[in-house]
Amino acid sequence: MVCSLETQEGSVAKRPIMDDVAREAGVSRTLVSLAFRNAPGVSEATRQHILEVANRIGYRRNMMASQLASLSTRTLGVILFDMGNDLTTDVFRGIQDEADKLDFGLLVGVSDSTGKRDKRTVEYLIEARVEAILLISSAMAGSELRAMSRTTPVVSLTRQVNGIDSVVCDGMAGAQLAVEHLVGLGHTRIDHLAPAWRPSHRVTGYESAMRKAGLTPRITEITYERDDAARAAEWLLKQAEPPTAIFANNDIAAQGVLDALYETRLRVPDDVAVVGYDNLRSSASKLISLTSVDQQAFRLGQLGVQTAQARIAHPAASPILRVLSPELVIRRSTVG
Amino acid sequence: MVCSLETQEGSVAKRPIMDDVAREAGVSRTLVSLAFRNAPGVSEATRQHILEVANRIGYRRNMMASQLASLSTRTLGVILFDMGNDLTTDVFRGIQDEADKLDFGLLVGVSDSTGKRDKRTVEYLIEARVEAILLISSAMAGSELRAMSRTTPVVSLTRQVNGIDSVVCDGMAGAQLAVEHLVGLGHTRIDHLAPAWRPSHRVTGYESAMRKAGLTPRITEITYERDDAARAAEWLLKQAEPPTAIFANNDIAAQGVLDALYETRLRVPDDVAVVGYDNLRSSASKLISLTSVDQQAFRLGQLGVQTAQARIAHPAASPILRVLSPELVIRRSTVG
DNA sequence: GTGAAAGCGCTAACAA
DNA sequence: TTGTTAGCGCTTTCAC
Repeated sequence: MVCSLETQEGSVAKRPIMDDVAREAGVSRTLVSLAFRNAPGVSEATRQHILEVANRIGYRRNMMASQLASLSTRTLGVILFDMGNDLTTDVFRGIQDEADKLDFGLLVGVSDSTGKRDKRTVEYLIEARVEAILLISSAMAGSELRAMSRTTPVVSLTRQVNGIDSVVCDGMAGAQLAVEHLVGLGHTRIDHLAPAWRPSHRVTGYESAMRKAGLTPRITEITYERDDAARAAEWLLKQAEPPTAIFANNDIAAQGVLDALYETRLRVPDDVAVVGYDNLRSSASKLISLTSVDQQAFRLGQLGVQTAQARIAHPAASPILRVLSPELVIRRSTVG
Repeated sequence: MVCSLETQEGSVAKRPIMDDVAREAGVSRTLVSLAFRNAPGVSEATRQHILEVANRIGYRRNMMASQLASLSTRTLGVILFDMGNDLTTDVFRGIQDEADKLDFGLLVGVSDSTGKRDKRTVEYLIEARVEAILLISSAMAGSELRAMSRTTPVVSLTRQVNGIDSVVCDGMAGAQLAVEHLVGLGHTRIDHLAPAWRPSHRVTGYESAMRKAGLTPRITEITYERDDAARAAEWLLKQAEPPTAIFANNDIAAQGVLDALYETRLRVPDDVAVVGYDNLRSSASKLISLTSVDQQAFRLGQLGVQTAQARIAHPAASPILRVLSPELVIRRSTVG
């Protein structure tokens, strides 16, 4: 016994530690440690006994201590930039699913789309020594991410970043699906609504599909605000040659367009057809019923974890890019 | 020097630790520690110098080590049971806001509504030694929560649990607001859709408001599925005395009701008025435009953190209950 | 402001 | 299986 005379018997009731379990169970502390890690070297009977005693006296392993001692956390950090978005949720579920399978813990950092919390959130995960950081739809600067990745592996999900492992869904193919669908329905004036700041695969896909169909691409810049898309749609519909179909860069925008069409008493899809992107759950509701491109979010999350694992195993390998194929979900906003 | 001859100069590039910063900056490790904690006892110039050196050599504090040594985490655990729900998001933002102010860290556990992850998530937070656990809209059994709270303080948000600190919005008042609004519009056959399993303040409020107006309460049990609410509404509308207004227990259900009304070609609000509860963002869209009861989610989150803090300071005090007042947001689903 | 010493609760390596 | 010995990287205390 080195230093155990000071055990407090009353008042504050300190949390039991491993030594307490060992003493109570009549075994060595080493054995308790092994038992809790499901490590070999403990007979099944002893393990059961230890766990039972531990449970009885209310022992809980101290994560900080064990991670510190083992010099490994086996934990992945996940940063949510738009918690509340279905896409984020689905991707996260995929991450959770795969992390369970591969026995990784998850540490969740919640940032927001303003970018104000980005730095703090990243710092937090690094201080917790996560082995890799997964970003769900981040808007962080590529340079910043590349800098980060020199210390801790970074995997970007849903958005491709040069020099950073990325798992994305093919935006070009998705946009092409959308356009081809509309072209197939006979539309010729198909406008695209897209945010400005990013060289976008979706925009490229839209343009190429339009050209391939012998049509003229017409792109209007919007922000990520639903109302902004609504205003843009209203404006478009007042032009000389108004669109007969609007393909919005994302479902929020598309729903904004539907709002505008509702206001202007135009019928969907007869007067104007609408296609979105992301296939949010709300887009499936009967009132909205928006045709949309699905990104396979769950699978994206799963692959993200696999990618992180690969990166952890081979820190110096060249950047990984995994691209999934999108799927068009057809609803009443295009087919009456 | 005790043991520093083994510093690896090549290959793997170990993460720098405090000693490295101290040596590089020409100060004691103690001082570095103080500097990083913004503790008194370091001149401003020295602090700057230390932080700068640390930054230069890429030092990051090890959270596990510091928490272990200091024997305190100053961290609150937050469990999300329905990430993706606006209500959850808003409550979380409130928690984040107040945690920042009070200088608490946040550790997020993500469970789901099935309850399968509940135990793991809680274990995780306890192993990380969070000082209290905040639950956002949990459906966990009260007995289980009371058991938990014997080890770690628990605060339940949006749902009142006996014997557990709870911060909620007055469900009875909310339901009364809804009913009074409908009564004021002249409705007399006002049906309520509510999930069965829980003695609910909303149901009580609905009943009492109905009785106060001299009307007969009519309650139909539903699940939390949107479609289930839709089916329930369809069924109700086929009855001998169909409702002229439906007050749903939550916005998802209310939106399901709107789906059903759309299908049956009934006009809203002329044929049937609809009121929901939670005021989700989607309910504000022009297409849906659902009148709904708002729970002050952000404020709820803030108060949750304050409550946790109070509980940590006084572990033995009797259970705290804080009740906020709801607000009715009137939209086109009741007022054409 | 400094430096030494002790220790947080655990894991790891090894001899018994 | 067991105990022992060493840390992990940090905070804390205290004499200087």
